Amino acid sequence: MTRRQRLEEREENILDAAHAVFAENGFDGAKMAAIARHADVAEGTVYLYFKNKNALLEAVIARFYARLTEGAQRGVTGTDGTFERLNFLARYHVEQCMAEWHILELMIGLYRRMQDYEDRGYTFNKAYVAVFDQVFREGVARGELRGEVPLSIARDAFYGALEYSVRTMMLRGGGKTRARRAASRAIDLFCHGVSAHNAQAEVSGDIEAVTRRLEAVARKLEKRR
Amino acid sequence: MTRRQRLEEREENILDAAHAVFAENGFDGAKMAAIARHADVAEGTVYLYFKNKNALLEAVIARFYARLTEGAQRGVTGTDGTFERLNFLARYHVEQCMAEWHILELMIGLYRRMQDYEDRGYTFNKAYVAVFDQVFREGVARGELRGEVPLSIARDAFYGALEYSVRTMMLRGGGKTRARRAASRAIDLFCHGVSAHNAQAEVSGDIEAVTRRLEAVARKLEKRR
DNA sequence: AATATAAATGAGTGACATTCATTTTTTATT
DNA sequence: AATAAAAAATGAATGTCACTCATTTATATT
Repeated sequence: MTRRQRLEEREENILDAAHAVFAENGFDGAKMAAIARHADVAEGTVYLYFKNKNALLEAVIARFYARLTEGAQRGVTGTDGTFERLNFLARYHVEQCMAEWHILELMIGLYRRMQDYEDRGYTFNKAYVAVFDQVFREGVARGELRGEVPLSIARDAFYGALEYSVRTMMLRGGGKTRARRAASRAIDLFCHGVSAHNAQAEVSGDIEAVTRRLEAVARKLEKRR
Repeated sequence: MTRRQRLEEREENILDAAHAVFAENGFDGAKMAAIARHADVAEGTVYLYFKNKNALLEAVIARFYARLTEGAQRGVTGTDGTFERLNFLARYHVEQCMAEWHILELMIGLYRRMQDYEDRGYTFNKAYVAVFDQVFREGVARGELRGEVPLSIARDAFYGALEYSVRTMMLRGGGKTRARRAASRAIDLFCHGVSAHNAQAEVSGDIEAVTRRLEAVARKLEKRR
């Protein structure tokens, strides 16, 4: 076994230990001594591999994200149709986050402690949401999604809604079935909105007239397809 | 001045001090010694009023929420129409959260540290979102909102999307104007969804939404020519 | 085998949250 | 007003950890 391999194996061991101890005890509750013990390593050794407790947590979360991203990408590739893909992404996200709820909690707490969001914590997130971005852009290109919705707004709405749903779910102690249903409903809402179709706001000025005229043009345009 | 008043004033002082020091330094960076100094009180005295650092943060956040709730309730009462109210709530939420971004960050971190969500941390949140719930229920009753969307899903989507938007905004360093626009777009999405099938500009005087829709139609026209 | 370099160790340090024996202030009683 | 009793306030002392660093141990190079 080469030196390089030995070092990498140790790093893995430490990460595994940290993952377990963090998940069990939360960030503050996790003692570096416990992590070192779990990894069969002296306390000082941990600091040879990771600058401090925060960096350790970051590494654990980065690994989590890498796996998450891989799974999302694979799933999307194996699914056809924009809405099916969105649905898959939502279910997948909810399932994974529920399964690794402790890690998710740690992640939420991490943001607060990081001074330099952009450089580090934001990057693993980026690779993950890129999967969504790709699906969304393709949906727009196919004319299935409204192109005038800014991507960043759509992305925030998608993941923001799901994350809150997961939180609610975990607090209420729902199982996988409930989670799946919640994800499904969240997607329905994401796609079609809350507005009832027949509802029309009252008309009280010039702008409304313009709007209705515009909608008439838009409808004609759609029919001509 | 009665005894009761003296004690309450001190508690207020300590809360003010804690608010300032937490906002400035974050949770870990805030030293109890500094908070005590700020409040003109001995270190031990703080512990006569609050069990520990966490309880202190909780109290600060509870006060923040109480004010937030009051403002939201007042604004909703002074606004007519479901969509106008949703729009107000979104803008208000985004503005307040951006103004007190530090507190929001602390709050996010708080969840992680609390063992007993339901009993404490979740309660102040509850009073706040009740304002949204009321607007939503009324919207359904009036036939303006789709009644088949579960309230908890709608609520999570609403606040989840906004919170992510605020976070994105803060990371990118946007100002009040950008925040307002983001809130507006988030609401448009919340109301009408991403699906192109039932795309429709909000008929409520939102010139931005109308403009965006117009541009979308124009783009389609160009392509088809 | 001798030397140089890289890794690992764990006792020690410092920073802080929290406690508690003591002091000060307030209230009640005569 | 004087005294006792109770309530508040104090800050030095304590304990817990994250993190460091002088030594020791393992590995590579000659």
